[in-house]
Amino acid sequence: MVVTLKDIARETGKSVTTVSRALNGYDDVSLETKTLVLRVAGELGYTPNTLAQRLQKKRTDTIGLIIPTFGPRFSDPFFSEILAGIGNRAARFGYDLLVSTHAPGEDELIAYRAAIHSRRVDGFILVRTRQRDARVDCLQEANFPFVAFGRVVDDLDFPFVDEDGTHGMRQVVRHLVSQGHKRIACIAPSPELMFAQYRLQGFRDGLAEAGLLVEDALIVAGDLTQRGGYEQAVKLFDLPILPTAIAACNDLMAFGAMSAAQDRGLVVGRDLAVTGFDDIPMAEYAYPPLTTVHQPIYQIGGMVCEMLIRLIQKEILDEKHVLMKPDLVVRQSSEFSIAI
Amino acid sequence: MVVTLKDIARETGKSVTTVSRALNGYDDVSLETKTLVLRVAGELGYTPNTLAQRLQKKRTDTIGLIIPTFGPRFSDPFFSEILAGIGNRAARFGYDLLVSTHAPGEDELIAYRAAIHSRRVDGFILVRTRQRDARVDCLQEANFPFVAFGRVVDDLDFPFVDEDGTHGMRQVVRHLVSQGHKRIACIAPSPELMFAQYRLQGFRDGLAEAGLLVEDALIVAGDLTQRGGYEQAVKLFDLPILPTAIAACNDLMAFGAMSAAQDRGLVVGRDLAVTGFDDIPMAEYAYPPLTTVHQPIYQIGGMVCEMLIRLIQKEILDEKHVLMKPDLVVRQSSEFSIAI
DNA sequence: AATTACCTCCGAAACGTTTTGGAAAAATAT
DNA sequence: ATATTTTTCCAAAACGTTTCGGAGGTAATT
Repeated sequence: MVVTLKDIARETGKSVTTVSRALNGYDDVSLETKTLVLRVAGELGYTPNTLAQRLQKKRTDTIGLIIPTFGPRFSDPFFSEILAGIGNRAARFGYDLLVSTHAPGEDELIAYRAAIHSRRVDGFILVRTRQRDARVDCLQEANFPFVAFGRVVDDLDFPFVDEDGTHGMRQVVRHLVSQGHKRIACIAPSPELMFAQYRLQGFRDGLAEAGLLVEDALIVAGDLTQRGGYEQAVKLFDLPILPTAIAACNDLMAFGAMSAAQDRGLVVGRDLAVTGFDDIPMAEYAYPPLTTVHQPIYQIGGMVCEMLIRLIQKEILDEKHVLMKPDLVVRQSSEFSIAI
Repeated sequence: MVVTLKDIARETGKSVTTVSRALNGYDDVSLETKTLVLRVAGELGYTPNTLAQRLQKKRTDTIGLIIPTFGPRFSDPFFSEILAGIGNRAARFGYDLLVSTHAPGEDELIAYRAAIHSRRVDGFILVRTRQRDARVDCLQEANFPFVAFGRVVDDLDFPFVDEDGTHGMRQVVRHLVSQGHKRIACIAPSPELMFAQYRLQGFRDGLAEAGLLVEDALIVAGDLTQRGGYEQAVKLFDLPILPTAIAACNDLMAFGAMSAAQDRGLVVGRDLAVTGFDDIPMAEYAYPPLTTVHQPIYQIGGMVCEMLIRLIQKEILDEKHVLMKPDLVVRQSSEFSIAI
């Protein structure tokens, strides 16, 4: 019932070789047989068996993506968006996308190693790089193609795309300072995550630029979720002197912080400014709408994917390292001025 | 450099057959050779070539998921969560998960057909079923294993898991009625989507139960996004007599509706009640926190996945149709009583 | 002593492709 | 007429695994 090359060969009276070559457009097949083969293939409804092709070609035409999740209830819009970006681009190039989720750790590395070793994918896309990223070591060691979204702290030479989080966060602080804020807090994720470092650096830079002192008590670490943002904001509110602005390092934590403020009776956008980072779709519809930094995650996903495919196909990348400048988006959560 | 069975055979002086059978634990291999083979395999760092295995076994050990997306900026938390649920369960059973995204339509069907025909996956998981779902027809026609999250309008017999949206929405309406609301609007998604129908039915049932008249002008159709919710809410606000409550059929639209209300100067939870459906993580942290209906999407993903795997392995499903009863979660967005 | 059963093992075929290295026939050049 | 090139084709090998059917030897049964 499944049509193979052999069936077409039998039907046309040609050899399997010729049929294969005809279908693949080789020029050592006469026009006559080529059309014959094509016609019969069409009639019989032939579709090549991908597995057989892949086995023979020693390629899988598949790229792997292991999403690092913490809890099971993962729902960071960041991932859905980058997934769509990667997936659509991969499809355009005829590649499949193999997705799994894994909490960071030893198991995660095992998953990478297994996929590499059993030749299940041709390359990997790494997202959300970490400080000393074992995944990078693992892949480099195996000399396995990969492209990362994010940099690492060691100066390893691998292809990546990243957003300039430092720049983005500096914009945020500049904006807050221009509104008259002097006591600005920051909810940063674990410094283990690279992007946290860059964004935090931008925060410090921004303060320095404005001649403001960086106060350690005003920098707290959240876990990227709304809950984390909430908890950290509560901590900030317990300080003897409250900050007038909270710059969260991602939107979800910003929402948590707003929620905490509101529970405390503070009006965000009047008593307290809150900013985020990512500009997820929800940011625009939060109450009040959230000032944040826009990242073209979908596009970055596409770029990363295309770079990886080029790498797999041994093409030369015109740019091995791409740094995107994200844009500040000012909304009501920070739009008020403090009397100076 | 890649170790194959042949290498182990050479090294141990056994045949490829014996090596294979030893590794697969057949009992026609002496303990002695079995340990020898295992040891050598370990030393050489052998990992079977998945492609070759799959070709020979005529199974791909892969399940497919094509996420229906509308815009590129898709970031419905529903999908990330079900993805995690499916992915983790699949991994537990040793299955790979092949993911792609596709806008509903002809191209989407082509993608399904291609995947089936080229034997790339062993089965599909269908999410967000539609009224007359061409995907179901396509898969049934090809006699291809699949499990759906959601039902369809025709009484086709295929395995599915679904939440009882009617029940959920009835709870919502009951709750609103108990708060004294008499003029309740509904923002429903396109009736094309099955879950919209069930939820809308629950809305109608709830009103009927309370002896309230269903007013057509109070039922509007949104597109599941915040923007859609916003726009539809604006429409409702333009009615001569405003509703006192808006029951949106998903959380994102509820957020949009809250945002619209706030832009209009209405205080949600005092001037207007708003409810959602899904209980995405954001719901708890919205301002005000959103009354909604909790769905165990992660678990449903796992269930659907496991059902599919059983189906692929020709096991018998103990339950071919599963209907989950979702729970109402009351939060501040609806917690006020209207003077009766 | 002959028969049967069991334990180990293996060669060959199969899965469905692509690639290699010619070979035969036809066309062109000398 | 012969040598050379071009065109068109194909058998066989390869990719790495599993499975089928049987072979040889030893142990148990009659």
